[in-house]
Amino acid sequence: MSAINERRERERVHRHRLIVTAARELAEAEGWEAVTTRRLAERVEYSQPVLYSHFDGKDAIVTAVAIDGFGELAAHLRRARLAATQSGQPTGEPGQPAAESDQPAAEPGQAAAEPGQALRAVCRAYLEFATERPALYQAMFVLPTDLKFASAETPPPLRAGFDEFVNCFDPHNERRELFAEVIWSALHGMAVLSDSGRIPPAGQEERLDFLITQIAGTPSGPTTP
Amino acid sequence: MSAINERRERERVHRHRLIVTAARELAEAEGWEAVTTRRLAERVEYSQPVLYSHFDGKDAIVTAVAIDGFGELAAHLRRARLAATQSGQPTGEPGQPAAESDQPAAEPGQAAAEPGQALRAVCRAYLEFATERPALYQAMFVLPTDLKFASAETPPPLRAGFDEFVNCFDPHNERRELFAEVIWSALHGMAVLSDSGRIPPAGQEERLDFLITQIAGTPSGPTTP
DNA sequence: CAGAATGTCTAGCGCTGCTAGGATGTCGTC
DNA sequence: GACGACATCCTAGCAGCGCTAGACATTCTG
Repeated sequence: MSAINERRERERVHRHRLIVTAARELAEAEGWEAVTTRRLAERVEYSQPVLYSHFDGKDAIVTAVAIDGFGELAAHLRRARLAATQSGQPTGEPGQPAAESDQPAAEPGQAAAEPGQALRAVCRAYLEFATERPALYQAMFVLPTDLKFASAETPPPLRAGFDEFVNCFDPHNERRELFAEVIWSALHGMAVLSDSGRIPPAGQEERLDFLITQIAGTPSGPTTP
Repeated sequence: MSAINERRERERVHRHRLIVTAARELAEAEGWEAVTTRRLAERVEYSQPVLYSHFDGKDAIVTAVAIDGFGELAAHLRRARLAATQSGQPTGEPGQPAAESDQPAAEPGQAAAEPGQALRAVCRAYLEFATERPALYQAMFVLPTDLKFASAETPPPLRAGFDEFVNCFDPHNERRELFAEVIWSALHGMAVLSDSGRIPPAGQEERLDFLITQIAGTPSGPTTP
């Protein structure tokens, strides 16, 4: 009643992970339309119905991949923001992240070394995330989902990711949630239009630069109350 | 060899339109996942294979719907921009459009009555279009397509719609194409995230206002060279 | 060791996009 | 007016999809 069942439970959890990562890999390699229950089952070396003993259906598998993604995105953005606020370096990839904290949205909005610098770093990190893992990004933000976004049942990692944008603005700024929504929308638009070839992927850096300049540089920029 | 064949050709064209509008109506009523070749065939009162004598496949039907949409969007944006540049009224719907010209991108960038007013009108019209015809909008900008966007084979109505954004900026502004891309991306992000419930649809107006203020109000706004 | 319970698989349902092949009707020509 | 040629359209069916019922095997319980 105990040791054996524990082993079984462990194996079950392991297989659960196996399914999720297999789905993700398959999607990343060949796109979500190639992710069928049959191919997925073959890949994890079980029969089809096993999938349904772990998930309510294919959509639930996609959702599980998406939730993984939310956690990774939040961590990615957080690293970028902290690196930008601590050192003064304006650009790109932090070498080793200083903190990898689990509690999502701590130390809100400590003033950036230079106005808009944190925002720029977070935005860049967001686009980087979207372009480097297009299928994962699609699962999170494009494919139809029944995940609640701006509500009480919002998964914490999702809220945490959003808060990374919010925290780029002055905590006294009452409209910073609104700002974050607009920034996020713009980044999402750029990411998805570029991914589907609707705007030239080449200009992404320039577009980002313009966006940040406009948002950060003026009347109600990140550090203005 | 003539009159009868002409009639046949007319009927064929008519049926072509019938299929496209049926697909669009069905999608608008029940979403694109409800648009199957069988249901579509039933709706136009022909058998399934007839669809394939008009289109290369289901994707081609969606594309046809999208192309219709591009034309309508361009006209919609154009009306909004002209109404805003001629009268000085800042808000909403023009009563009767003055011109419905076919040549897409005429009279570029005549100065707005007030800086950013044309831009605001066009942006508002864009979001209006997207929210009132969500399925059509999806066909145009969300569903996978093999339409060429920023290239030589870009369908003229599509280019025309984009130019409505470009023309909101000063013609001497070398970066106005870039600005238009960013504006468009932001609007697209807002439209699609709101439609899929990922940001609250209620705040759309406020977000738009913030976006316009930031883009139009500063360093490289619409009327600045 | 018998019986219950659990886990997994085979087989199949109704649906999808798409197509081959035969039936039907219309055409130009004798 | 009859006839072969042609175009048009439909019935029937294929392979693949998400998903599930029921048989089978294995393992645990008394």
